[in-house]
Amino acid sequence: METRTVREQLLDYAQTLIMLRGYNGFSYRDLAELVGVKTSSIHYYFPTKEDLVLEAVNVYSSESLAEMYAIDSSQSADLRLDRYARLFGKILGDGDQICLCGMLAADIASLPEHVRQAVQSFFKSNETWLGKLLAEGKKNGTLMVSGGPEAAGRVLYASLQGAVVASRLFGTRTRIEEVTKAYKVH
Amino acid sequence: METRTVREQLLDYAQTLIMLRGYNGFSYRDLAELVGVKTSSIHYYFPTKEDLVLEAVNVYSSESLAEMYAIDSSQSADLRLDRYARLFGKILGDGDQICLCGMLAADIASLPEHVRQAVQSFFKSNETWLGKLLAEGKKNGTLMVSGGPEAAGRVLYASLQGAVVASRLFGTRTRIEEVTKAYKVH
DNA sequence: GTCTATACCCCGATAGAC
DNA sequence: GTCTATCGGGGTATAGAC
Repeated sequence: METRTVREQLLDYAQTLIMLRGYNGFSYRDLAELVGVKTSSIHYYFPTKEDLVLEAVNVYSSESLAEMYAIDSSQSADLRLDRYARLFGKILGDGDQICLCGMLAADIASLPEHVRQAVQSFFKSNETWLGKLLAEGKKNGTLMVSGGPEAAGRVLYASLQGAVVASRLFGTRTRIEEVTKAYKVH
Repeated sequence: METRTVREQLLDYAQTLIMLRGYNGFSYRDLAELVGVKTSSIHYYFPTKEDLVLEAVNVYSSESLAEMYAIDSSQSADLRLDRYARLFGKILGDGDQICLCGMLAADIASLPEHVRQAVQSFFKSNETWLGKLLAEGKKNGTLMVSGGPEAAGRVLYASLQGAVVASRLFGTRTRIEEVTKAYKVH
């Protein structure tokens, strides 16, 4: 028996559809069929598709960032990088999904300004967190980092976003690990 | 006066629209208005939208790879990396476009198998070329590279694809340079 | 809250005149 | 080659019964 509310299910399946096909690649009909309601019921909860995607990105963002911040900060930097990369790898799902915010960044020209701001905010949080991690790993000698920590965080995050896209394109799961390996001291 | 054939204009504007909004984000109507013909004329050249996108990716791929292979191989590896990055930066256009194959990789779930193969082929050519460049730079001591050249090429290419997406998201042009800086010896 | 019914427009695609 | 006209279906969104 399904215990989640219809609203919760709508947001959950909307996230999946966006991660699969992007903002312009799914319809209220697709979503309605997945949840087992009519399209007019979606409009009851989310008057417009832009309302739906904004709420989806906010939920995705808060849940993903909570998982990131929950990574035990008493561990060494290289172990925390592995844990972060494992979170990132989970995004792939059955191998056919990419990061919701990475997808919306690709679709950004079709989206309103407040969605852009939400996606920017998610990127910045990840980049900053990674930057601090890399700074620590550099100090400890557990990670190889070139340049300032802020720029290094942005470069690493871009690599991971690119890696998850390429992973899906080629049907592999190894590319995220390749990124983290490049920072390991051996 | 416009000297290009209608077919050439269609392919050129189709590339731009895909780089802006993705496969599901533009219509034959959008394209027809840009070129100044009716939608039925597009069907004369490209019976289906999938025909159009396949031809667009083939043209984009051959032109982009030609520019890449034209980079003077007598230069040092770090200078060639700069030239490659400058090519990559040109993609941004007015700041609102990303790589056509990066966009189609995001839209891959909506596309037929032969488009996936064309996009994969483009990725592989770039990754291989970058891998050889990095191997050479490592040998000469002009670039800092960690791990094997093939994996390093894949990681660098993912970084650049991610960087161009983030550049557009944040309205900046500095992110591609940040990537190449991370490989420079200083 | 969820439904049926529908408005209104856009979509890719085709037929056939010129 | 390019057009007009149209087909069949899908798109988001709304009105109003229950």
